Amino acid sequence: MSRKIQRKEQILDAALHVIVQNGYHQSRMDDIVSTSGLSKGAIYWYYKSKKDMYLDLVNHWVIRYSNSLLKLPQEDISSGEQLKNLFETFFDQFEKDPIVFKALLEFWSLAGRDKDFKIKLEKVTQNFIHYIESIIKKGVESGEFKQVNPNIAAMSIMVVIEGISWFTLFEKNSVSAKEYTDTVFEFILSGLLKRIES
Amino acid sequence: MSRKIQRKEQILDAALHVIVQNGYHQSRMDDIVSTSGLSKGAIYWYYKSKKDMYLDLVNHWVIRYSNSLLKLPQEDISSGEQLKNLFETFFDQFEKDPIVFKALLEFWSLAGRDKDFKIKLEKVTQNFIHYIESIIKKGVESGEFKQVNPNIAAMSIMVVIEGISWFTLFEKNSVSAKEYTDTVFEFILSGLLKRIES
DNA sequence: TAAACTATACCGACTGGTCGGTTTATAATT
DNA sequence: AATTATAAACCGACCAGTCGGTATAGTTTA
Repeated sequence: MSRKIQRKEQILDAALHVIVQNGYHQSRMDDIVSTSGLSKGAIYWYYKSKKDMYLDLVNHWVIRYSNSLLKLPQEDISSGEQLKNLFETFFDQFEKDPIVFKALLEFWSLAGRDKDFKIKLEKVTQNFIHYIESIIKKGVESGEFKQVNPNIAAMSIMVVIEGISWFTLFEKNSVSAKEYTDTVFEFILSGLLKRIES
Repeated sequence: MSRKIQRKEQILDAALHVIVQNGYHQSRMDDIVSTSGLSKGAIYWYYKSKKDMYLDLVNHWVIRYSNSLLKLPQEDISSGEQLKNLFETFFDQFEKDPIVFKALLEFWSLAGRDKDFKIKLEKVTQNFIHYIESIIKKGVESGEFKQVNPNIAAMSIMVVIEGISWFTLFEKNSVSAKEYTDTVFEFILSGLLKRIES
């Protein structure tokens, strides 16, 4: 790994922790300095501004998530199971790194006021929605799912998954986040699956 | 209405608009001055600090929402219909005043870092969850709903309703908040209702 | 006549970004 | 191999502006 990439990672790692602790506007470049162990000059050597740095932090995590989604099995399992995998992937991520979800909540909040952050997040969203849509479409075609509108269903599922973020705020045990994930997944699945006539 | 209450409303109305536009930390007391049409002295006459003012803004809306929930019919309709009313109430609120949802998103973000805001919002949440729980419990007792854990189900429903906030960010997207609300309500209902044996 | 303001100037703690200078890595030359 | 040259990487004191809050003197309202 080149020195440049290594340094950027060092900075972004500090940035993630600082933004989660203090929020975007309340995060100080001096916090990044002390957390990263680098000097101010070094940080401004790699990033031209605070905003530039945080935009790259979004990028950084988008790439990671995209990669972990691509690794999910796509064949030989039912669409329902594919959805289940999706939910579990995000819950695992939440358990392993709730900090990332907390940061995401902050970026969403920013997106409402800052065009650059909005554009960045819209790109993420679109990729993610297309992924869910493709699962649903397949399920509808195979007759596993009801005739639902894939886009609306995908959007709903995405928002429900984003909702995991809230459990960083209810700081009780992460078990409740698990129960939430399971519960809403059951809701969604029962809404998608065709009723079994008996 | 006393002059005091009237003035506070004037200030809080400005505060709501300013916080939605700029966010908490980026909102300036001088913005409140210009938006409210009052002087700085007047604002500091009624509120001892910026934070004091915004905490009262949360209060203000909590009271409004609590009142509108209490007005919902509780008897003579099924639990499923009560839930439907709940969803529709929030959707109507969203259509009438999306600004309030946007502000709520900001307050949630704040709650993650500020204890005072967190305490305020926890109170809101608890009231709201209890309300949903009572509907679900009744539905379970009457045999209309499956044997679900009312607390988890209520929590899930709350998070899903909060998710409406996201549609302040996707405005241009093809999916409307209405479609989202209807879709997730259908998901939830099908997950709650007992299967009809045929 | 006390409370509820207006208008304006001001304080001081705070912070993003800059810049002159120093060190380190790499390449070129002897 | 040793020396020199060049560019890249890095340091941190400092500056210029910002903003919550205060102060104060005067005016209006109930």
